[in-house]
Amino acid sequence: MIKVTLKDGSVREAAPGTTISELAASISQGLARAAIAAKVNGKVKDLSYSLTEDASVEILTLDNEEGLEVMRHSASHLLAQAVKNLFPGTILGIGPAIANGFYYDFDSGHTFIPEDLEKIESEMKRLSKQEYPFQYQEISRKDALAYFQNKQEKYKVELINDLPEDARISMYTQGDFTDLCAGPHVPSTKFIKAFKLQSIAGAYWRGSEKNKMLQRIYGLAFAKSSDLEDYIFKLEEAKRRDHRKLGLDLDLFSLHDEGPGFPFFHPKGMVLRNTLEDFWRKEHQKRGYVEIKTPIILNQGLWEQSGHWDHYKENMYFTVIDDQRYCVKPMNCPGGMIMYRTKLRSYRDLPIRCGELGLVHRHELSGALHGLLRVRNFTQDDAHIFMLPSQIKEEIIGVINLVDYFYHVFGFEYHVELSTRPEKSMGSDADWEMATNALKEALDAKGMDYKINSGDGAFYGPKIDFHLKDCLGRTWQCGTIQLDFQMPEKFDLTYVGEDGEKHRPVMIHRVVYGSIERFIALLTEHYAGAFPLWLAPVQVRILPISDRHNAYAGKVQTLLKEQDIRIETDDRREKINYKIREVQTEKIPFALVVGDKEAEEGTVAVRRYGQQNTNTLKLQDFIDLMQEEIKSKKVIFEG
RNA sequence: GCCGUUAUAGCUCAGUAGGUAGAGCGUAUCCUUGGUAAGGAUAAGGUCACCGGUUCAAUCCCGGUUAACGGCUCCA
Repeated sequence: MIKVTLKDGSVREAAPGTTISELAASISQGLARAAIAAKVNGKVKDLSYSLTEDASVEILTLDNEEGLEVMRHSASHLLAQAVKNLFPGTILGIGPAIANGFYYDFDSGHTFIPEDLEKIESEMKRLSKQEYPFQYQEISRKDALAYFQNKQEKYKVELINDLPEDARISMYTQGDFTDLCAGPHVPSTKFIKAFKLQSIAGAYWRGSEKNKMLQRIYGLAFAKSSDLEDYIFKLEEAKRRDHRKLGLDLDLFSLHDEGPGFPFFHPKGMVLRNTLEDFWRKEHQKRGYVEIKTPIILNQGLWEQSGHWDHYKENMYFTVIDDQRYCVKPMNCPGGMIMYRTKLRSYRDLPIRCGELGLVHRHELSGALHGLLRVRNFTQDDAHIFMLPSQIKEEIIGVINLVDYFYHVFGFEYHVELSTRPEKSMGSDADWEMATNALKEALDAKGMDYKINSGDGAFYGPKIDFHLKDCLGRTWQCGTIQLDFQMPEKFDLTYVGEDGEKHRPVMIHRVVYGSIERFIALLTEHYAGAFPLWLAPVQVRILPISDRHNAYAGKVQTLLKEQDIRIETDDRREKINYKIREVQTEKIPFALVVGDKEAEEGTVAVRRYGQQNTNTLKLQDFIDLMQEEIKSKKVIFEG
């Protein structure tokens, strides 16, 4: 007998060769019905898997994330089976499970159109009801190649050829459909019930633009249809937060055909920008930063010297001035280099923390543009820190703390990635290793969780990236810290050391917001447009009940304006209900209703955004409340 | 850049099986002076994205361009 340790810690004896489904049945009938796979010693296996030795086993159902993932993967096979039935001759790519669903890539002479999705979905439903078991089969490399070559599945053949020598090769069959697959899968197609095909998209084979573009069909899949409906509802709700919609509704910014990717900021959007910049300046001054401004256009020679010409040319814009070739800056660093060289630096001057809110232009691919999240010109809240090698770790930690402080103020949750050397890069392996290790050490010293993003560093150095989520859960890089040994070398930066000799400083490039534009987009989605008081473009709107209260409203407005409150008055001849409705739809934090009673008593009837109740306050009390809330940068989320 | 979809008033969208367009919201003017989410009337507002083609006639059909949207690639 073998010993099987279950999730609850209990131990059961079983005969060698007992399958997972037999084990599940021995635990309970219900579990046997719900079981779809199991984690055996941490690895997910089919129900048909036989236990041959002592093991810890966790039965997976559609109630666990891992169980769902198995089902979603099986759903992709079901999709492929349906497509093969309806569109014979379609060649298969790959079909994994993804968050909330699955996709499958197809190479087909037929171009899939949205109407096809309904047909395919019906076919999937039909196949699901057939309750085809997913049958596992191990196969030799030779037989696998022969099988898929015979079926003209060239992508599968390529995959098999790329498998390591000692790899086990397996196939799964449901009905008349067989796919190369490591598994595991649900026991039968009947477990795939709550799904919906979502969209069609192009996707390069193996993610490389050098390869053919296949047609990808995305689908959603959940344990039950109510979960699916909930998710679809949530997606719709999330779209209400979309910064592109809110940006229009709240009159923050606009984009036009005349300048794709070059956003126009409206007066209210400018308030956000300026408030973010004011906060940024204040916090940086506290931390020993100075601020500079370098030109947007600089001659081509500079960019050749910096390495951008060799490594970043495709993303740059160019111009000619008096027959000389110039570049529009895609980054601020070369300007910073020139600034550093304007005088002799002593080791006593270091670190120099030199900030710049710099407008950069980058030629992003047209298909990549996305509201304010991906634009062609944006303002980086940049800084270059020039330092002694001995100051590296401390400076990096200082920046990590700064980023963490900022994101905390806004109530953002973030995750961190460490991006390592890309293919197209400059410098020696030793420098790269040193730089990468320095970043790692700083992260470890802070005890931060991070994931390694291999080959995603800048061309001049590795980086720590801080990622924030948009309304649909897509993540965007905002803050970044990049350690650079190359730029100081290229520009022959020096400082005079204690020994009186010249030495090479080390440099950090870093941003906190990342780009003001992207950060505003994420803030808009984060707050669903209801900005905290300190950021709100309009903080207070006064709503006089009727004309005869305009004078008092004017008095209140003047008083609040003196306190630097962003305030306006709606003195149109509209009913108070109408004005209240507007102030709510515009998500203005405070509405002050003033009528006879208020004018007489010197009070205001305060209605806060999102709340129904009102609070009558003495004017001074309201001012105090505002100032306290602005000062604390309090975040109040919509319920 | 690549694949797919889309483009009608400031916004959200109808519409014409080819005969130059309509609603709601918003805007303007007038009436209404109203106490916490939409009072009423009237009016203005569109080369139906742009350039070609087919046709007696194109917003509609065809081709191209541009932009937006969903992805891929890329990235702050």
